[in-house]
Amino acid sequence: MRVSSKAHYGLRMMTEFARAYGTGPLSIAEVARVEHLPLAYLEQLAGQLRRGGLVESTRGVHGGYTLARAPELISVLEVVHTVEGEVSPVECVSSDYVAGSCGRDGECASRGLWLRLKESIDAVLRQTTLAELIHDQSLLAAMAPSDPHPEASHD
Amino acid sequence: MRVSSKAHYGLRMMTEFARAYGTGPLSIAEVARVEHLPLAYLEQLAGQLRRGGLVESTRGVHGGYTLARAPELISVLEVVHTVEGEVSPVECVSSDYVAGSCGRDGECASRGLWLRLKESIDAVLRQTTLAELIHDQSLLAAMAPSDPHPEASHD
DNA sequence: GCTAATTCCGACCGTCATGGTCAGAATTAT
DNA sequence: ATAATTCTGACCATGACGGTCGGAATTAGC
Repeated sequence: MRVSSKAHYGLRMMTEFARAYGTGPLSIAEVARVEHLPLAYLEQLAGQLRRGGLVESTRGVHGGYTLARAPELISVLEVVHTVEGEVSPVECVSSDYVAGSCGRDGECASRGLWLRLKESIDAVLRQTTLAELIHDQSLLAAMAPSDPHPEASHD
Repeated sequence: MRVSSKAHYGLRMMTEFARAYGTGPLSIAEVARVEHLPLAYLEQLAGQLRRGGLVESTRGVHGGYTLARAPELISVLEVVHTVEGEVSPVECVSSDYVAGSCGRDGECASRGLWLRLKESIDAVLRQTTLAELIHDQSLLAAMAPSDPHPEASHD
């Protein structure tokens, strides 16, 4: 139940592109530098993002990548989707699930749970845009971290 | 972003234990039979569940496992936790995260997002108990599948 | 006490996704 | 021409995952 580094990296890269939005293309060399991520790997991810229609590329000397849309119009869900594929806790709740292939259809006690979980995850990712991400960052400094984990009380 | 089969299997096994709650111990051989899961693998999981305090075991001929608490008092979150460890989309939001080890502290744009995500996931899993799981199953038959996600006509 | 049914335990293993590298081709500004 | 880039495909090492195996310990029933 974790987000792959791939998705994480992809999001970080997109965040950089979002910051540079408006000011010409940003090269992945630059992204690699400021985010401390392996350049060769970012190249791969950038390819996926481009093919997914989230960024546009400019080749050659002053080339790089640009968001295909304004940061307000790109959700984290889209980013995760394009680099990691659909978010789905178990196969039977993914959209390409072939009905009946589970064999436990109908007698499955937990499918409802997984559907709820998927919906919940998608909701969080869908309602967060790149714009909010780079904006929240400014807020972070202002906000004092008060109640990070009220956990460890129930289980 | 998926639940491991391990967690899935663990939950299915716990569901069986929940069904058998009240009527003596249930052997994993039985669980393996009705859930069509590999017995040897279930043994491992059962061990984890026992060490995690979720079930109690009886050895010997009419042995097996029993829930340590009533099904209403065991959340899915607990089950997932004990077999899969903490649910955490990225390391920096897990409870054993050492502050500062990320190096991007303070300048990280997405930590807030991951915290929200983790909270959201935990909430769904925490508020679902084994009792609800086996109860919902009875509802499934009664309820006509009308609106719940017109995905693939589902199962 | 023997036997069969079980839990228990540790070791082992093949496969697969992941995270990452590399070499080189194509493109373009200077 | 050269240097900075994107682009592409191949390659690779590691680890987690899902699973097996052999055998020891325990206990009910005969």
